[in-house]
Amino acid sequence: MDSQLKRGLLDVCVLSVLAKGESYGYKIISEVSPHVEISESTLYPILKKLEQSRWVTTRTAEHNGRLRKYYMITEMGKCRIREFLTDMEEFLKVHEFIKGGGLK
Amino acid sequence: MDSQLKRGLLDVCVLSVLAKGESYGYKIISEVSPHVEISESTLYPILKKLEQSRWVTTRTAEHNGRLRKYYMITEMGKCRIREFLTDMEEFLKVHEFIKGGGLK
DNA sequence: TATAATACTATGCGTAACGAGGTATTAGAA
DNA sequence: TTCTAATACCTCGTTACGCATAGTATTATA
Repeated sequence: MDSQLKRGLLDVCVLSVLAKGESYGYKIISEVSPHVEISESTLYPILKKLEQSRWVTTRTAEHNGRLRKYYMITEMGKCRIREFLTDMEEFLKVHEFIKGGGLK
Repeated sequence: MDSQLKRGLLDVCVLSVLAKGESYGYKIISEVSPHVEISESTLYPILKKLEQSRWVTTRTAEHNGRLRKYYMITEMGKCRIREFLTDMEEFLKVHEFIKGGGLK
């Protein structure tokens, strides 16, 4: 998918995955990938932003002797998803306009 | 609408307006505005990009003693719209995924 | 005569996707 | 045994683009 079209979609997509239960970086990639392509260099900055915006909280736990950072969605994070869903209604109208446009 | 969500939507929206017939800067704004908010400082760089990408061609004609730049969509421009429509199918699936997500 | 509408352009900021690169461990195949 | 793949996290620099702000210039109207 076009990079520009992905903007503002990926962060909500990550939140949506977390709404189903806590997860960690590497696993999130495997959960999001079937729906949208996402690379590590894209995910980690997103995760940082989500944390800073308080849409997720984190806890660090040891797993096989190594530290793993788990991410959990917050109430604010759920609000962010609802906000996105509202924006999408408008977006879909524009999509209909383009689809119905002068193109034969 | 969220700025990030608009990305990759506005240029196609302008193309879609031009698919209905040639137009010029100021008029395009009034044609696009009912669907998505767009300002001059957003439109003119888009118009420049569309021209450079050969998705539109231009002609300059005199109108009330002033030069007016008319934009016309090309075949390549129409392809760009079709490409967007294809991308949107994928986008809509992601939207469904988010909508159906763990949010109660 | 002033102000709104028309018409186009330039500059700079902030955000975000992503390629490329870096670090480190463990499991399995050659 | 050595090498590759998978797991796990992170940073940097580039590029793209929406948009605020500002500037220029003309015409119509109140």
